Amino acid sequence: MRGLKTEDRLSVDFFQRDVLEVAPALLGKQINLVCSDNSIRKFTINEVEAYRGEEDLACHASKGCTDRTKVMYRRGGCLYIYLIYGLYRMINIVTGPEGHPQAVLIRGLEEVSGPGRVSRLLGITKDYNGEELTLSSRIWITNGPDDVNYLTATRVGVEYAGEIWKNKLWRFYY
DNA sequence: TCATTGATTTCA
DNA sequence: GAAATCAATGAT
Repeated sequence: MRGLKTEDRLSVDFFQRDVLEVAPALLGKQINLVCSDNSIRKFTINEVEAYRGEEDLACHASKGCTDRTKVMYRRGGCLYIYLIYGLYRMINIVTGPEGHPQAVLIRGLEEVSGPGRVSRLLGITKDYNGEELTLSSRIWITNGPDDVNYLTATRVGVEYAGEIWKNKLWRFYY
């Protein structure tokens, strides 16, 4: 019997929606990563955060389009990778249409908790910055086996962003 | 060119 | 509670 098409790579249509739609929709989806030995490993996303537009003071794009943030202004579907605290690389998935800076931070997988540990486990470095998940031959996203019920919470580490933005329930997890 | 600052993790 | 550690950003 033919099952659900769980192995299909997510396409541009999925990522071009608003970040507040895409972020919870990514829960339960799987990151497919080609390792150095050519095998494909799958990691299931279970915690994410949404960063949305120049007006969101917690979003790096609140500083405008700079060398660092320009990838967030691209069409949804590519990666935004940056170094934080000189130690950890954060993995973000750009969403929305071109010119609308948004991204989803991958905070946790079923295999590991914490955004810094996620990138360490996956071996993601800055040369993945701008990588197109819809085209890449080394990393892409596929549907998980099930839809997921999720909870929301405030984002982590954004106390500086002011009352309005630090209190947004833009963290999604299960 | 110089100083400040983090979407964090880890250890005490 | 505090250290580790550095590129981007903004001020000088």
